Amino acid sequence: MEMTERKQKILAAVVESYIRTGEPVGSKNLLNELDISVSSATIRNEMADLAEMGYLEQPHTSAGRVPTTLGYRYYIDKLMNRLEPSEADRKSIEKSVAAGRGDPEQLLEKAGEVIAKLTGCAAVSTMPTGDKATVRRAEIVPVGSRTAMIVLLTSAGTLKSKACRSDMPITPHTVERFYNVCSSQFIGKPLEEIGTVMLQTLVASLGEHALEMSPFFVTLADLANDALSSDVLLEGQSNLFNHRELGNNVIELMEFLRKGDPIAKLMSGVKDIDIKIGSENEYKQLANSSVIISHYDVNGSRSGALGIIGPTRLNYAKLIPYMQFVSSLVGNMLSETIED
Amino acid sequence: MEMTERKQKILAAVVESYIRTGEPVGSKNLLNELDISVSSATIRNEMADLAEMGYLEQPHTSAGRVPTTLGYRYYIDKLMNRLEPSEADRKSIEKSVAAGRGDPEQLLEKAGEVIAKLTGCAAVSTMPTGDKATVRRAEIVPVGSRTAMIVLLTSAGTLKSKACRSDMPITPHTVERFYNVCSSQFIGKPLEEIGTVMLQTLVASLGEHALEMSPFFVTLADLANDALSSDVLLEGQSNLFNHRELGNNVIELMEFLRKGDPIAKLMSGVKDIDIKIGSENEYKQLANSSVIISHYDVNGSRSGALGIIGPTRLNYAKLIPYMQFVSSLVGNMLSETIED
DNA sequence: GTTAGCACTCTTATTTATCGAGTGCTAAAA
DNA sequence: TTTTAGCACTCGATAAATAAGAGTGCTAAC
Repeated sequence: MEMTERKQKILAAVVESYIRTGEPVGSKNLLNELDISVSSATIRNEMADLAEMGYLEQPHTSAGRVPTTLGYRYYIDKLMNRLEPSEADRKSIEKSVAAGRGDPEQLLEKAGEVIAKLTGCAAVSTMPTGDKATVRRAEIVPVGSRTAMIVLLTSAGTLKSKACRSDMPITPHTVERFYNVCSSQFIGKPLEEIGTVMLQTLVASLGEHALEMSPFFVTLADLANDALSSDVLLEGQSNLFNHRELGNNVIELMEFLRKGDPIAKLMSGVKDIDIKIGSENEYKQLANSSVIISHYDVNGSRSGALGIIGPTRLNYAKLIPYMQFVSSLVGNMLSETIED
Repeated sequence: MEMTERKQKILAAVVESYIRTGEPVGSKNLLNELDISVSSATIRNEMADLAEMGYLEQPHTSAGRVPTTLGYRYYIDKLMNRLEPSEADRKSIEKSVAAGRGDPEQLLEKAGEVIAKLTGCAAVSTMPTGDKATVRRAEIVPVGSRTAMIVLLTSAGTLKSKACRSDMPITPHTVERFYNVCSSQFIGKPLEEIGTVMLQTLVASLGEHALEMSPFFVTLADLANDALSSDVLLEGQSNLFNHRELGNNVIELMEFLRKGDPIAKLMSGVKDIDIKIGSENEYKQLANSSVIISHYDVNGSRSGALGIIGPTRLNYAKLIPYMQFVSSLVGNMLSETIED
């Protein structure tokens, strides 16, 4: 069965009506908002065809039709008219995001907040990562006779710290040795190279000081690892409660959002914008949700992303341009902050 | 009406039964688990008295009785038999918490996790604060021509950082000036003294460099402020969904937990252990919840707290000793980590 | 190809009936 | 004076019956 122009019009109308109301849409109601003048029976026939083609489905025999994943996909790829953010909206977004200017984490937090508020969805964002970031600075600060804070700063501007315990007392010599090893072995090195292999050879080379020093370098390697795996920020997760169609899945969905790892993976794509509808998601917790992820560039290279998560009936026509706008805005502002 | 010994027995049995089952408890059911041999009619009379005295109430005319806030309070203060954690439980808690040994944040996270898991409640914890903490170290790290990270480390081992933008290019002189001012004005100073007043006089004294340098010191003051207001960690909030009696309040309860400020205030008390039942809470979002907060000491002085939040029908006899055990454990481990 | 008409399906809401746990009261027993 | 058996009554919870309504698919005529 081929896709006629009329079928397209009807499909678009069904999708848009369902997105707006959340109710399965029947042939009669469709008549009102469709400019083609045919009877409801004709619409019914067409809708039956669209159902057979896999674009629509019925919750139950005597209900209206609801778009399937395929239906949404077709709508987004072929039928949708992008609705660019209004001048007023753009201004207001810019103002909110600019409030976080200066500090990347704060900036992304603000961006997440404004997205969550504007879209009524949960917003996620990842901090800018420099894949090829290097160690810029490593510090050791004793805070007790056997405890010290280890601090790592990367060339991408990420700062990580962790306290660390040694079995032996920390002396000024310990500190000196730490800095010596750091400046010869760590400073300027790409984070990725600081792995267990490197550590082993390093510790071996420490000789009699191995026992004393190794905890600090292990911690430093931990930090390097942390700095590589991008942090995920989450905002407005309670917005999800307002979407009834998520039903009891909200709970496991929130549980899923709380652990950042899968989200980080989800957001590590490279396409400008990535839209996953319901079953298109690889994680089963997202099976009833849609995800729109828009990546931002910092200084010309792919760096992080902003995303929203909500029910499948998102207002794609509006939200896709929104996300693109916000992410490019964030990219620009971050580029200002983190110069090369 | 005076409180007889039999009334006490009955009240305790009602509270315990309700805590166990969550169902309003009737006179007949009470007979089984009460060792006094009287008829259900007698129990009924006594329960009516207890209701009149304000310790029990009925959800509706023909239902069993449920403890009131007053009832719980009386039970906890006068009737409850503490149930100390078993040897096995203590071991398992120690093991979990010890996994975070070394880093205070990680340690409290682990403690929160184990508490949440063991109690089925949401767990909150505050990081150790040193009220009289001083500035131990302040660093400036340029990350762009006009941007720098400012890093603050306190004597209590807290580390805070924030990026900061200046209107003028950052030169080696900028950095040098920063360190000069820091070592003369900030290092060793109590965090509390770094307020707007101090900043104003400082900026005034900078003379021609005021424009160049002030953003950095403003940021530094921000960080000092941050370091003073204790961070709140939250674990297991999704446990709250399992308690049906919280009903739709779960959502606003979670919303409430997410913003840390009120929680921080809630946990800033000084008593060893603090139990607030339902309406005893000053925040209306907690009106249907109970809170058990147990403070821990680091090196002999009050420093932070661990708490659980759940429905009013908590197993107080078990959880109060649990929280005391965990918080004292955490205090000891932190004392090891953060020595004076 | 399109449409009016109609019987049919299935959900949702509303009403009605039934059940049972638990109470309070009374009057007798201890 | 306290305790107890007995009983009528209340009221929520559950289930069954009923009604309303939206929407469909099919048929036959246009």
